[in-house]
Amino acid sequence: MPELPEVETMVRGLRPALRGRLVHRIDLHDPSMLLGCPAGEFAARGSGVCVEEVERRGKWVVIGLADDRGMIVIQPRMTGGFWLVDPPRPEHVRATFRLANPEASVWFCDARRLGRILWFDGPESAATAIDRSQGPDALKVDRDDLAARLSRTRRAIKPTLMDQKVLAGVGNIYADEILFEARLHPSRVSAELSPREVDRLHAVIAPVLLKAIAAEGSTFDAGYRTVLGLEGGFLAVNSMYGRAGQPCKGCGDPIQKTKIPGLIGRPTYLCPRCQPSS
DNA sequence: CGGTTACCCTGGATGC
DNA sequence: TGCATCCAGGGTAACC
Repeated sequence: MPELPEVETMVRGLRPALRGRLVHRIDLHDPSMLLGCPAGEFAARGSGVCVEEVERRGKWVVIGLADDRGMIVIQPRMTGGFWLVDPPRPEHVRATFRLANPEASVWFCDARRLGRILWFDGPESAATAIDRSQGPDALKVDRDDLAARLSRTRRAIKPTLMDQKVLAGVGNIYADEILFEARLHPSRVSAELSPREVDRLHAVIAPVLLKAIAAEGSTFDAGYRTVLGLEGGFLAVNSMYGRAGQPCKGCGDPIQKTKIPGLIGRPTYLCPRCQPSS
């Protein structure tokens, strides 16, 4: 579920709760979600460690441990999330970080169990693995870097924006919002965008994501919540996702829900008038 | 190599 | 009500 704004909101909530704290123990309730460490060693490696930092890389949460004890990378993927308050569905808790002095718990929950918990021995091995699959962060990418990356592929622009190797952080909801703000059709060939269109695209990426962060992300149905269990407010103020049939904010024509080639299964919301395909 | 698809999972909504 | 079907915001391996 979570894209960059949701993970950034998670990290901002987790950081004050975890940074500098002693982890007495990590209980792993679903060993199949753990990679990079034998499940049998996880308890020992995760005991008596101090959390040095909590960061975000794209849609991933990176927890750095002090004294060279390693790095934990958590990929929430579709339905993963952290709770600082009692999770409403205890059966979905997959890992529990038990803190000491004072005692507290941080829960990682994931209904669909698609999330992953990766263990790395040190910052270097973690950085190598992360860099291999994560491009520049969508909040920080500079215009010419983005242009160069788009010029290298003839895929449609929407799947390109959602390719974490190209740009880290954008998923299905924010890709639609970004492409509408840039007035670009999601099926446009990435390498065929004009310099001015790349300017337009680059100019809207960070503002869209920052607006979503300010709203604490996007919540619908039983999905994402903040670490305090609150709903994100972005879908109350967004322009596209979930608004099929509603008037486009640009021209008033009805927003279309459709599928575009290159994105299996996922819906795309667009305004055919404001986002012409050529 | 670039691009596309299948698959991993489960809960909730929808439809008959 | 019960059951089947479809849908979902991600990531990666396998395939062509």
